[in-house]
Amino acid sequence: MERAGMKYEELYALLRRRGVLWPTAEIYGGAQGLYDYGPAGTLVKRLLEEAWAAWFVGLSDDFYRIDATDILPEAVVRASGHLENFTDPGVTCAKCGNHFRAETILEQFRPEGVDGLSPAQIGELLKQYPVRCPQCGSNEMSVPRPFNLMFGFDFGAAGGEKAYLRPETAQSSYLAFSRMWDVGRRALPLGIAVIGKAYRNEIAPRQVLFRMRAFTQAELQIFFNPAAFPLPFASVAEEQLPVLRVARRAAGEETPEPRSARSLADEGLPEFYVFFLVHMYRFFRDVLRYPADAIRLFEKSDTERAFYNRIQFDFEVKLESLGGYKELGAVHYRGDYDLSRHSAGSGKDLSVAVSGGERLLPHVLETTFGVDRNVWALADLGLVIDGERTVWRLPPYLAPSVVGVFPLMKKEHTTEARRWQARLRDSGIEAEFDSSGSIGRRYARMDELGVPYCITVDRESLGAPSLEARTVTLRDRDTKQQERVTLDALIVRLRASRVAPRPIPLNAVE
RNA sequence: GCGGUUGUGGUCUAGUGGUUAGGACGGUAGCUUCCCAAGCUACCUACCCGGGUUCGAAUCCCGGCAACCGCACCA
Repeated sequence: MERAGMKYEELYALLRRRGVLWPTAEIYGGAQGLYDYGPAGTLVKRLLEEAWAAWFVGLSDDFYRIDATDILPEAVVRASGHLENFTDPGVTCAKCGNHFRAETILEQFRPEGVDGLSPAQIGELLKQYPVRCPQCGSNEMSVPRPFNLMFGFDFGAAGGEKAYLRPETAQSSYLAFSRMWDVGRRALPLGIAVIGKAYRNEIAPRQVLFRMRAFTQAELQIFFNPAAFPLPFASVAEEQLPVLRVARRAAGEETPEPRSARSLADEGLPEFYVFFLVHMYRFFRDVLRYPADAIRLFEKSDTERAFYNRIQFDFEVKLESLGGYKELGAVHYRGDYDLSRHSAGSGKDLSVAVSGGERLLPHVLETTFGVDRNVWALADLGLVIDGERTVWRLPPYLAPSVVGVFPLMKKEHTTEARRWQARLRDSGIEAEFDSSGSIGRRYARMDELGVPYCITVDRESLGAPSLEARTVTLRDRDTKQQERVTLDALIVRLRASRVAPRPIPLNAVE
């Protein structure tokens, strides 16, 4: 078997055909950057979210998952910095059509920047100075228009207030910090995780799940004392990470080099930061089962980093369908940026008491994970070609269904196969029944959907004297091997396969 | 957002002014078949949307929408 290595359009067609996802409002011609999940996609996505929560939230008894609204009042996004950073005025060249930030164009004439100026005022400046297009040299620069990447709207019936769809789920965790401090143990580190939708009005949505206007993030914000973040670093120190640091990038390198966690800490990265690099790396490699040689930890430079970050490594994975490395997650050290901004914005003191009666504004370490992008990556990396068959080698705990139930012969075995399906359902195991076409066709259908097991009722299944003695054949998706199993043995096997890996909790190690 | 290319069943496609819009794969049903997309039969499903030109438009023109590629953007 070899990796299918499907090209973009082929993979997208497969996902549409199998009911994984499709464009929103497809009958109206679609809408840029919006996609809906079908039955299979909904299940995979949900299981992926659960696996993420088991791995990240399950890391500590003091990490909690909350569910928060998508809508943020204007005061929140003003304090967070998203309002100013999301509304950079843009300028378009009338000749070559290229788009630039007004700040860039006016830089040499107006070093103090353009913050706080209205588009009309910037338009005046463009006329006032001899500005030229950096691309083609033309002097026909258009009147600027707001360049807003947040969806904003009137809030309240009177329409006097504004609100925004959250541009990242992280904000919901910051808003919850104060309340969660009281709900939890009043101790650091405290983790607050949110899985939910975030929204960005992207200029040019592309590549389906990679640049969406409404997308699902799974983010864990860990609030901690930078002077004391107890972690079992020794337990991860020898892990080798495929890293591409800024210095090597500057030398033109694009491939990562194996680096031990310890050596990264020796270079000055905080141990707590490296610890979570390892944690996320293991999630990609061991839980999602991405090939280790496709993963790259890509350090972002000063100029590339998001405005709130001090340290940022993107987790990139090489995807055949998209022709290169794509960001699927990241670990961000955000310092005390967020809580200090929200302290100032809300007027509420968000510092907490730590040992010795001292007060401290906690720092934030963020792990962020793009759920939709990873659904795509699971398909890209998991699909293999075996002769005529296309097999989606999803980990069983991420598969849309765990087992298919077939009669070997439609006429003779359908009734009994239906009974097996009902027995599995009674045990809480959803089973897909299929009797159409030949047995090989049914196996193939399940293979393409990533269903890891199929059972088949045959002549021998009907012959047994008691239910306990009754058996079916159990067929493994990846090996195509079959064995005869009883109902009890089957239930045990299927249940075990549905459990996603969990980490050793930090509290247990202390 | 700019430029280029493109839009025919679920998927891949033939058709370039008048076709019963053809094929393959797929799906459904039946027959057959005791285990990996077999075979036979029947059936199912399409010209992105809106205008215009024309006796007549899937085909030509305009507008819209969407997708792909390149550029830009990606906080």
